[in-house]
Amino acid sequence: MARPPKTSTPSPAPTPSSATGKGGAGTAPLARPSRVQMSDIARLAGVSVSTVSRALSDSSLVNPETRARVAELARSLNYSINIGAQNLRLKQNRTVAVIVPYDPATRQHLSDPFFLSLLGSLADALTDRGLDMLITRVDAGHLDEAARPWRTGQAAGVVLVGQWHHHDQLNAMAVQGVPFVVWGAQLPQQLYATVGSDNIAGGELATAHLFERGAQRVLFMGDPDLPEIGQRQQGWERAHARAGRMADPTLARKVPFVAEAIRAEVESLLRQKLAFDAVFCASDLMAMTVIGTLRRHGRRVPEDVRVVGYDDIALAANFEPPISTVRQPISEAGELLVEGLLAQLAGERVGPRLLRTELVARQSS
Amino acid sequence: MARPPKTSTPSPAPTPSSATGKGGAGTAPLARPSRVQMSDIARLAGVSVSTVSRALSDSSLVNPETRARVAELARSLNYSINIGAQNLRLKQNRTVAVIVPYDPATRQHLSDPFFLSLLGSLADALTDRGLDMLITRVDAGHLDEAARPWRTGQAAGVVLVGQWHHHDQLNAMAVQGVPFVVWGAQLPQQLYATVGSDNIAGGELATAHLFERGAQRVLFMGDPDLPEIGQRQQGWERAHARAGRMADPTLARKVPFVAEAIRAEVESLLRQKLAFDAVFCASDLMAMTVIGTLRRHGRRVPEDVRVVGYDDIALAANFEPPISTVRQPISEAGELLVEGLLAQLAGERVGPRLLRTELVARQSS
DNA sequence: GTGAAAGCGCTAACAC
DNA sequence: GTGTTAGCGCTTTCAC
Repeated sequence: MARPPKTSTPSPAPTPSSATGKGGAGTAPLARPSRVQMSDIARLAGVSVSTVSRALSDSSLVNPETRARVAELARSLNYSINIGAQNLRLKQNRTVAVIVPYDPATRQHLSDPFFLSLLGSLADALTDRGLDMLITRVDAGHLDEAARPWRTGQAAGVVLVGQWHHHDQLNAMAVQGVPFVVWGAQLPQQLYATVGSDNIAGGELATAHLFERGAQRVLFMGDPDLPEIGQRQQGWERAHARAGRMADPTLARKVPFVAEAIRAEVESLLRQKLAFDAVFCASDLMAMTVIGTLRRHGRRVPEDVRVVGYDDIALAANFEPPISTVRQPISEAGELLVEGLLAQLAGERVGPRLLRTELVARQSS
Repeated sequence: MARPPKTSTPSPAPTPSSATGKGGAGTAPLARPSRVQMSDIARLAGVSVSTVSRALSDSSLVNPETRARVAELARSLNYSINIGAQNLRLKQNRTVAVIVPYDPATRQHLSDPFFLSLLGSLADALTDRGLDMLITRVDAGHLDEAARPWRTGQAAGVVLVGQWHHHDQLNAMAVQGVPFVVWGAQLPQQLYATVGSDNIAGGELATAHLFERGAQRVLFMGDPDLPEIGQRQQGWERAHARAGRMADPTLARKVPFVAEAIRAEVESLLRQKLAFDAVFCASDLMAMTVIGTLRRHGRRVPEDVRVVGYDDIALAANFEPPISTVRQPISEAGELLVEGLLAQLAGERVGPRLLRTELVARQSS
């Protein structure tokens, strides 16, 4: 018969052991200072634990007076129900895991304000529904690890945000019945649910806008290996086709989302004297670096080179010059991701969702 | 005798009910598709649950063959231990709650890249130690709600990031024995642990630097009601004292962290023809807006007005002009916050920790 | 080396 | 209206 070390006396919180010294907790299983629990309230109220449980859940079975007494006691003791135990018993779970893939090569933290906003939007959408948000970073090369919080029962489902290249791993997860939704591009043969903006339309919008403003040779800068970015490039191509122009392939520049690489690319283009009078950047952040670099080399924006970004992060409007960009409806994004996940948990089949993009013309173009 | 609705047959995952329709899960307790559990493995391996438990925890008690068989089975079934149940039994918890206070007035999401980076840094520090991160947004007016994840047993402790004015509520939490650490300023009569950069020194650094570059009238812009910002302003004052100058109080401009307000303030200053030849901004983001506004009104930076920011966010280096700023050592911040929390959980008393700031001189000054 | 059984903090029949 | 009891998925003593 198991008998875990139970101090039967109401043990008055473990005495802190002194000293200001640092750390040292190592990997020991995290203990926790004593917390109030139902049995404490039951004892103090002179009723059984079940009655406390009923009282706290506002069961009509329990005597109003008892209920009041219990409620008051709970409040004054700062008691909150132990969610883990409750979940175990009820087989429910109101936590959603949000997975942020990260590139182990660049060890790049989610540094783009766009993703920050997306997280904020998710936090809003989850909070509004009384759901908790567990954030986990996962090696982008092992996206299947995203299922972990679900398998361990920590979360009811998973939202995966950020770029990636692992279509197949995600399809496998879907087959295994893991409830999850991905922020990203809609791909062929996709067995899982995505939410994302219409990147092709967005790319076309940006490029067409540059043509309208008189641009002749529009550079595309971004890493098309990321599905979303690839689609923006497709939009760029499509705009050319629509305008009856040839999309010069040398104008499509593959660049990762790293400030140094972007600066280097722009400088190399200038050195090569490649002719261009506009740049469509795969993100606003990239546009900022591009504009900065161009100016440092004596090119004026927009007079010499028109620039359009993507995302419409808050900073875009306050940059000098204010950046023209393609807005992705972020707050809608969070809503749809959460909605999609809940629908799956309710047993529905969920298809991909495309968000409308919108061109915001400012002075950089 | 309770008998929760247990489908005794190994029920083959609930059949999805069809249709692409959206949402509808409402507030119903989130169910979860069936997951593998220990008893499944035990049955398949022909051993008892206890043996499986021991095998999976690499107990030396269990026969190597049995252990291998169980391990293989677990792997092939994608089994992961149910952490909730494990925690309940072990009375442990490896989740840390990270609380982001938010201003319900502006309904401002954590929009500053600095906080994003701080979250990233926390995520790194936690991940490195095998801790999970539960993110919760809390009304800045009710910081005592930050204790909730601890009281519910969801987290072993709490890290509170972001600005606030509720010293007293935090002291109360400390008295109640809630394990938590705050990112922020060290205040008098403080009963809780903080980690923060040395804002006074930082403010002094920035201001002294502007003096060195020849500035005569240095504006301070920020909201000193936030303790951290107040201390930066103190640093600004102290730099004046050190230089034997008078800090003209009209040069200290109280401005909230809202782009429109910042722009309006700058424009109002220009209209009033208040004389100033430098601005020390309480954040890089603010510096960007200030520079943009100044330029839009024909002032050159740094020729007419020198500007220094605070934080050294990634964008600062890539702005046009690159922004001089006071760097806060972010990755250290995450480490110290987590370390402080773990130390508390280990029963140690933890004092406030100050991080060294550093001036990064670039072209805006 | 393995299994039976008790219990982590909670909920919900069921009995009174 | 309230208490008793079993059990959510796990770990661990104790017995064999």
